[in-house]
Amino acid sequence: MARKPADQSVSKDDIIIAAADVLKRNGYDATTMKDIAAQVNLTAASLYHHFKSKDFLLLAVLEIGLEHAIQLIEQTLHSNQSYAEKLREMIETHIIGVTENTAFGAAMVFEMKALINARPNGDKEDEFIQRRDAFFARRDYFESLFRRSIHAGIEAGEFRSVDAAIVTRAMLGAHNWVGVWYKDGGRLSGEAIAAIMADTFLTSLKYSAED
Amino acid sequence: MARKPADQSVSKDDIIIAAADVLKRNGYDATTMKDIAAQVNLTAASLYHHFKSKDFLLLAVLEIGLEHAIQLIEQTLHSNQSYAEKLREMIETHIIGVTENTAFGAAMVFEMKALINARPNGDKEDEFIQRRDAFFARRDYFESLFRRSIHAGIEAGEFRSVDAAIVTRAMLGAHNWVGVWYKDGGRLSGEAIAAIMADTFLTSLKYSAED
DNA sequence: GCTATAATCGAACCAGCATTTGATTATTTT
DNA sequence: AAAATAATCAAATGCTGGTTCGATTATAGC
Repeated sequence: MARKPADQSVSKDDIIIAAADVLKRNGYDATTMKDIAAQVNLTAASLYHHFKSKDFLLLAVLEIGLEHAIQLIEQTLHSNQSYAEKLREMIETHIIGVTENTAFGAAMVFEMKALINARPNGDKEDEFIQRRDAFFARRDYFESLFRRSIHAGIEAGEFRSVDAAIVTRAMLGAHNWVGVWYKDGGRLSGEAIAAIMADTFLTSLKYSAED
Repeated sequence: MARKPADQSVSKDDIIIAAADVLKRNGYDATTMKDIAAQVNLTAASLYHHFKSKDFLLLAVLEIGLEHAIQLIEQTLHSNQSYAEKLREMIETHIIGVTENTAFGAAMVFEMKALINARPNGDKEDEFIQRRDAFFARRDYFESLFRRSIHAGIEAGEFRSVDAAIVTRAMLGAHNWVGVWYKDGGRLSGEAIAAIMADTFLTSLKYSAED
């Protein structure tokens, strides 16, 4: 080891956070390595000491964002509340997470295509594809947390019988979209938005008079 | 006029449709003018006879997609049904539209950033900005159709009192997202998906036992 | 103090791609 | 058939931006 990873030195995570930020503003292709580097007072060349390529950097951004979201949601699973209350907490947690970090939230929506399209050359290719597939698997897992939660609620008789897969995707679409339009300092706080949306979906899932 | 716009000649609309298709597969930046041209058996240079620049072509794609969607929705407004049934029709129409033309649907989600980021140079700048702003205005108008519909339903006492703006965005987020994950030949048809999602939101809006 | 190595930079490389230019071919109008 | 113009292309231009290379500087371990 050499050169302390403190002081003048920038950590991998610093770069990832900076990248997410620039990415949010400009999108993947419009973001240059120079832009990202400037954000942490480095030159573009220096970034290659930390990441194999721009693609790998994007992947790292998405991985961190997703793992953070997964971690938040997994925490809510341990509570002892009803399925309805648990789902409400999941939805609110997710949306608040998106509004608190729109950089990662927006990346999750917009940069997906860039990830799919990335074609690393030569030797790095294998590792990249492997990690990308792993990322998609995690993404599916994330979705499954919500789907299973709905399923469980149906089984337990708390929710009416719906197509859990579709309702899940409707929910996640709504959540992701928040990252696109949400602006800090708007009419409603992230918490307020989260509460309204959670209410929207829970009201839909609970048994109503008409049934 | 010269050179018939039939036969060997390609129409502006042909190019737009081709562009939407390539765009959907690759995303704006990864799509080259050559790619689009190839799709209609032209060279990249030829495209400049029909469009001032790549940015203008993207704009044309988005405009067409949006106007189509608006037109579909506006048709449903004239019906004489209850607000609930009207909204159901709007939702289903929109989602089916997205699934029937995922190219435009996905563009509406993914290429928005490219549009915002576009910086045309010199003379074309003014016209571009103007048209782009007009596009955003139309986009707001599209959103307002749903929002007003919800409002009207609340006023009429058909829907419970919700924050129409937020619920609208939840809905549109869900709809847009369909364009991202929907695959032809999947478990459910576009109609089926549309019905489930419409049901999800309408159930949420109608008065339920708990209230 | 050496030595290995981490972290960084400046400069160069090079490929891809939007766009321009100038010519060519087809089609319509008169 | 001549003139005007629409539609097209091949080739050249020029720039942007990812990536590589070699050198330099700082730090940790011995």
